[in-house]
Amino acid sequence: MAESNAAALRVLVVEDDPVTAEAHAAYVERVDGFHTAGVAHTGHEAIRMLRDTREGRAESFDLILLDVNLPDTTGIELCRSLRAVGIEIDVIAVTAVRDAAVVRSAVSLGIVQYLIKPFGFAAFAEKLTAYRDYHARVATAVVTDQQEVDASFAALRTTSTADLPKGLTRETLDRVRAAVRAAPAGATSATELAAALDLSRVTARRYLEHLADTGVVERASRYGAPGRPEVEYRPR
Amino acid sequence: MAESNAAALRVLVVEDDPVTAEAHAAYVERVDGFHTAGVAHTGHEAIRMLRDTREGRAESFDLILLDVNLPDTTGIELCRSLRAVGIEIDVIAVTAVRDAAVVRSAVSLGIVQYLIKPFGFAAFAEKLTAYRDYHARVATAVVTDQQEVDASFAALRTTSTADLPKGLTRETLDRVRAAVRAAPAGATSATELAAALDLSRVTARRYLEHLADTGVVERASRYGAPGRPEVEYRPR
DNA sequence: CGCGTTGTGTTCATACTGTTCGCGGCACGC
DNA sequence: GCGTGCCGCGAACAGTATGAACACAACGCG
Repeated sequence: MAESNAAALRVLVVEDDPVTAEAHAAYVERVDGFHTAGVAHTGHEAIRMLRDTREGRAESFDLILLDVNLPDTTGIELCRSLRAVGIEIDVIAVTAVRDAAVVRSAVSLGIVQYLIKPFGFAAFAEKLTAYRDYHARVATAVVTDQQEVDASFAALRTTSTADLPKGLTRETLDRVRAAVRAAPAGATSATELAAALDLSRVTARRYLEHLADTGVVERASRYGAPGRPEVEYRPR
Repeated sequence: MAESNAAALRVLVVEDDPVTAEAHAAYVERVDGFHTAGVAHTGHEAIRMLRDTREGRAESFDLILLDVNLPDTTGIELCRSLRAVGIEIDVIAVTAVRDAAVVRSAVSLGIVQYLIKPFGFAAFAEKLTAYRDYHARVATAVVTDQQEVDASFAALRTTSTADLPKGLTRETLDRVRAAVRAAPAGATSATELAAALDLSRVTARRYLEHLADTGVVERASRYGAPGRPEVEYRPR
């Protein structure tokens, strides 16, 4: 794909852990239309690379894949510094932090996507392709009307295309996940979940089993009562 | 509406033309959950008000309705100044400029919506309510997972209901919307809607699906009977 | 050690979903 | 007036998410 590489978007990976950085860089290469153009392991290094870029001393970047937790600063702080000096490069935030306040800050600093670690390649590719669509739109359009702007914004909206195994729906899966997380005792059996969600036990079991397979919940047994022991599912 | 005003989002209108500023302020008041908390006519004035706010000398704001063309600066420049000093207030850009580069800049500076002048109240209200949905989500959620984040972003990035994809008619869409809103149980399935409007199920589904994509209605599943569950659409 | 009891794991009928493709009507060009 | 192309709509067809029914497995108890 020489031609798609020629127009490929250049990505700067910013991530302190070398192994993770390498993994992210490899992920980037796997997504069509993207190319890892640099890796930085600290905030300072990232800033320096971007400054060099600006002054024509180095290749430039289209997008930063930015870890929020860095040894010398935070991604949020780094992003603020960039904006302050007028660098308008787009940013995808990558973080293990599950804090709504960080999300708010990130949005206000103009990050285009927000990825929560750990993530698989599917989730990663989804965010990048969404960004590519957005980029293509604003790059080509010279004059814009409200519809064009709306369409560009909509391109950044990801529709959670994470493919489910046959027989499962996203709708139901969401409900099941929510119910498991909100379980009073911290653990739920298939029978209990069925009652709570007004589903059949068979269906409840199907989804719980899927969540167990994908590592979202843990399986355990609950003894004590007469009869066969119950299998309980507990989030982790 | 005392109670809704108490929780209403406080908006700062920044617009040089006094007549337009007044019009925007009035628009804000008309949208449920919003309140015009201040008006500034220049960039300096806006900055001063926000600084006063920060130092506790004045009421604070949740959102700026920011005109891009100001007598003493541009909205983009103003926004950059805010970010530089760490003010994370959300911004809706309002402009007559139809330039993709400005849109890009605006996005990178974290503007949450982008409105092109001239606009009617419907377009205006759509953007504000979308922001309100986003705000409600990130304000309440303490812990977030990827899906929660995606949903929040999706709220900000709704496509306009005005533009129709190929295969849909304005007239039919209006009929469908009206029917969904007037649903007796509050929720309608594609089959029910088809019967009510004397359309085929296929067509009913096409329109409902469009409304779901644009965030006008919500999708849910209706279980209970044996057989595949029904998908029901519910206005929100 | 058999037996009741309780929940598990599976199979299969079922009704709704999602998609494909052809029809019919409308507007435009010749 | 008459093709001709386009486009929104619906009949028909697989596909599939669910629950009823059923056979079995694990435990307590006599």
